[in-house]
Amino acid sequence: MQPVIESQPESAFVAFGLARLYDALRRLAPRMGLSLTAHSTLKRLDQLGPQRLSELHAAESVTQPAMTQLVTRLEKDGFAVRGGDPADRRAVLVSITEAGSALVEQRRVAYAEALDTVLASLSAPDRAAIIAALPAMERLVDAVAAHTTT
Amino acid sequence: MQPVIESQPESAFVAFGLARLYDALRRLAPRMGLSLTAHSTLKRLDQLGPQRLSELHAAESVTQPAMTQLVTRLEKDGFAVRGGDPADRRAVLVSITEAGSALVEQRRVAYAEALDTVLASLSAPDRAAIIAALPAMERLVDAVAAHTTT
DNA sequence: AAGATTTATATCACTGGCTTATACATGTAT
DNA sequence: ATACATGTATAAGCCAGTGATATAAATCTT
Repeated sequence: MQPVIESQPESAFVAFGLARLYDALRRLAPRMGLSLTAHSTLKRLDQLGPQRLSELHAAESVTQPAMTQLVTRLEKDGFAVRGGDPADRRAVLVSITEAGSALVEQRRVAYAEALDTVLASLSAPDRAAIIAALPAMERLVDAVAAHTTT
Repeated sequence: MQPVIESQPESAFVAFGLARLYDALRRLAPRMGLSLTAHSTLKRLDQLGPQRLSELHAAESVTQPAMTQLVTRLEKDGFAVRGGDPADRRAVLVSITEAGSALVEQRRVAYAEALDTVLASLSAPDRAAIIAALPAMERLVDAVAAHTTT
């Protein structure tokens, strides 16, 4: 029952729109039995290659024990493996497995298909507007990453 | 280690960009001690007024017991209240409280501020592109809602 | 109008995924 | 060599979800 925002006229409007977009995308995202963090971690491993457990925990904004446990679960499910770091014997290098990569790919396809259906129901100009904004949104994503890292 | 998408050239690209945007927005969203579902449910109650427990469970895509428990927690924390439906004495009408509305507003402001900081770091053309795409994204959100309801 | 069925919510037992606090092993510096 | 810092693991506990089931009210059937 709240009126629409008034403070920072322009960016608050953007925030409102993006918040709604976020909720919508959340509903659309295929779960496939894995948590948000699990998906995000697998995607990271898939894109960037083996990472230290401590890198992962910082990147995913969860505590270190949480990441230890997540990696244990991923390992149990066959989506990731622990390996030692020859350079530092304290460290653990986590790598994605074939099955893990396959899962990431599978989810991405499912997500793309779901979005495809939705996009198909939009008008051509709307699709064009969204596509035109993608590079800017890409930089928005980078800015968010930089902001949360800081 | 996956190559970039190849299948549906255009919409898959959009999907990829939106997926990244989604992850970024997820990191940026202020938690304030409530779960994603709790926030989403409160927002719904705030915007649409009192709802049945069963409406909420369907709308939020959680099981009915989960919504019963969530409402119990929200009630315990003073953010929502249960009320009977005079028309159907089996039903429970859940309403948001003053404190609940205040929390929703507070979070929205915090989210807007966080996004504001991030948006400020973008170039003016990038901001403009994102703003230009907002109406289209709004309709995308509606389309997602229609799609997931179906 | 009585009984059967459906609908709305609640309760129970369980699991997953997170937290903090702490332990332990390896690396680094003095 | 001793002390401190770093990387990971373990332990105990909480929150938030699940499926199975119970209970009460509404609806249908005859």
